[in-house]
This record gives sequence, structure tokens and C-alpha cells, in this order.
Amino acid sequence: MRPNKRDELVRKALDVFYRNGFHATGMDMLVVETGVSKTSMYKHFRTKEDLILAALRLRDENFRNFLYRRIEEIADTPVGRLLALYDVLAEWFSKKEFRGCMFIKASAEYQEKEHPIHVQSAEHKRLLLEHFTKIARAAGAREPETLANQLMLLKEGAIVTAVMGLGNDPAQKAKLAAEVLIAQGVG
Amino acid sequence: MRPNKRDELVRKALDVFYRNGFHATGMDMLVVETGVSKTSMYKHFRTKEDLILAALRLRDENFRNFLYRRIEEIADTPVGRLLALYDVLAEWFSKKEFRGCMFIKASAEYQEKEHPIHVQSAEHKRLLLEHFTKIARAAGAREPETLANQLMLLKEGAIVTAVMGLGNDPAQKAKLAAEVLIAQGVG
DNA sequence: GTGTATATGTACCGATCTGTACATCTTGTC
DNA sequence: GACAAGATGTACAGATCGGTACATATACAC
Repeated sequence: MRPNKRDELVRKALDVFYRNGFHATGMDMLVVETGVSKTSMYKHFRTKEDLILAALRLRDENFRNFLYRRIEEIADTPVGRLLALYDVLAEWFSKKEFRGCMFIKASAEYQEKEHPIHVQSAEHKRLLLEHFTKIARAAGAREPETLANQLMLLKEGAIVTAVMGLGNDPAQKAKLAAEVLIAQGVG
Repeated sequence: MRPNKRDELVRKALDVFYRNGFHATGMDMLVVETGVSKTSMYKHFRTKEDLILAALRLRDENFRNFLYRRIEEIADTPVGRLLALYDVLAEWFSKKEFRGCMFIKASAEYQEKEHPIHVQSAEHKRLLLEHFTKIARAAGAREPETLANQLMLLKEGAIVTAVMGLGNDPAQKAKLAAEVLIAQGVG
């Protein structure tokens, strides 16, 4: 029961859940995909729900790391970073493995507001909102919370629209809208 | 096999799918909820997928009727109607049965872009986009498609945010943002 | 009444679901 | 080598999945 074995299971499970959905992915499938035995799987994770939660935790870590890092690489002013969000979104959308936001999908399959999976999905979004609120404040926004909230609306909308295959380049349209909102809300 | 019997089944199934999700709702549960026998159910709908598609068609009809009608009741100028979208959203969010957008959830559970359920969900969004593009054009927008697209991004974002229980009054924040975008994009 | 066509209820199919019992294999210690 | 402890594989339990076979009930012809 080396710890990295567990991490590897989570990593692989994350992939399968992301591609295939949560209810649609059975433990049998995960056992086949990971090559581990069912007993071992249940040694590491008491239930399927535990495994999903672990996968979501990893996804949260990976995604926020990716997003924050790329934003910092692209721009070094607060306003620039608010806008860079949409450049990174465009990068993400164009990846061949892009399948939408894992947390939107998780909360869609586990709808009860008190459900641990729903709660954890919301927490991911809350962390993002917090992060962009800080940047909006650094940018000198009159109402950083409101501006960050609105930029997040554009982000979530762009993701959903990209998944549905609607509109041309939703990330770019979101960026154009963000430019207007930022110009209006800063200074 | 009266036609209204079938309609009633679709109506009830729509409720259950909306509350409970698609994979998580079994045909057995639907048979119990509707009171009809399994044989009759499968006389009306060849497969579960057919039933889901019928439910989505009804949802599309109901939702767009509700949305368009309320918008026309609230405002009678194009710009007013673009903004009224967010008032209706706020109404929807405050309903106790609000559980997010059925089409976002459907496309989250049936991810393959060619899957009939995914295709039909995207079609709903496409119809909305078309509708608001027309209104944006009537409002005198310089780029009606772009403006409608952006207003839709705010709408989808607001829905997702409301489902997650994040931010205060996402519909109102979306409306404020919409006002800025419209002011900037019209005339 | 009899015959026929359709609607329904029940009981079931094989597959798959999450989760477990239990026997075997591997590993470290002496 | 012997032995204990933990990891693993297999086989299965009990429930539920989507879907169907089949026997009965009901309706309308005549």
C-alpha cells in the first residue's frame, strides 16, 4: 500500500470519470483500466464516492495550478491577468481531451446541495472566485467581488458553450466582453 | 394508446429526470412514479433513450415558451427584452423546484458530441441564441451575433453559478454586466 | 354469445451495479 | 528453511439495470 500507488489509482480514475461520467463508470471498469484488483481498490477507497471525491480533489489541484501558472506566464499586471484567464480558456478548449468542466458535470450528476460531491464541486468554484476577486482588487476595481463574479459568469458560460459546440470561439467572445466589463469597472 | 396518455408519461418522466438525473433514474422507478406498467411504458417508448429525448423535447418547448412569454410581458423594447432575460432568470432561480438547466445536465451525462441527447441539448441552446440574436439585431446592435453570444454566456454562467449556490444573486450580477455590454454594443 | 385485436400486469432474462468473503501469493524476519 | 502479516486475485452476493415473454384482461366486431 505505497502512497504513490494510491495516487496513481486516483489519477487514472480521474481520467476515466472525466471521459465517461460518474454514474456511467462502474468500479469494474476502473479495475480493468487501472489493472489493480478489486480488493486492492477497495482497500484504498472505502466506497466509490470516496474515490470520486479523491479524483475531484486531484482535479481541483491540477486545474487551479494549470490555470494560475499559465495566467502568470501570460501577463504580469492585474488587469492583464484578468484577461489572460480567457486566453488560457481558449488553450484548454482547443485541447483534444477537453470535455468540459469536471465540477459542473459532477454537480449535475449529484444534485443535492448537501451531497459531498456537490459541496466539493462548489468549493472549487469558490476558490476560483476568491482568487479572481483578489486580482480584481489589485487591479483597482471599484467593486472587486462584483467584477470577479461577472468574469466568472463569462468563464462558466464559455465552458458550457464550448462543450455544446455553439458559437465561434466562446473564449474570445468572453474575452471581448471581459474587456468591456473591466474597462467599466476599474478606476 | 390515447395520445394524451403518452404526453402524461413524458411530463412525469421529465419531472423525475430533472430532479434525479438520467443515469440515476431507472425505468423501474419511472414505472412506479407514473403508475403505468412496464409493458405499456415500452409500448410508448422503444427505449429509455427515446423517453429521454421526448422529455427533452417537452422541456425545450416549455422552457422557451415560459422564457419568451415572460420577457414579452416584462418589456416591449428590444433592449428592454434583452435585459428582461435576467429578470426571468432571477424568477426561475427563486423557484423551489429550480435544479439548474436540464440541457446542461443532459449534455454532461451524455458527452459524446454525436449522441442524440447531446445533439438535442445543443439544439435547445442554438434556438435560444438565434432568438436573442434577432432581438439584438432589432435593438440595433453593431454585431448582433457577438452581443447575443455574450449575453448567452452570462446566462449560462448565471445558471451554473446559481446551481452551485455561489455568489449573491447571479442573475442580478449578470444583468448589470449585460447592461454594460448592451450600452457598449448598441448604437 | 364467439372471434379478434389491443392494452395491461407479472414474472423474468442476462448484464451490470457496488461491495465482500476467502483463499492464495508475496514479503520481511528470524 | 519456518512463520506471520499484508497485499492480491477470484468468485460471488444481493440489488438493480434496460428490456422482453407471455398470460390475462378488456374492447369492439358480428
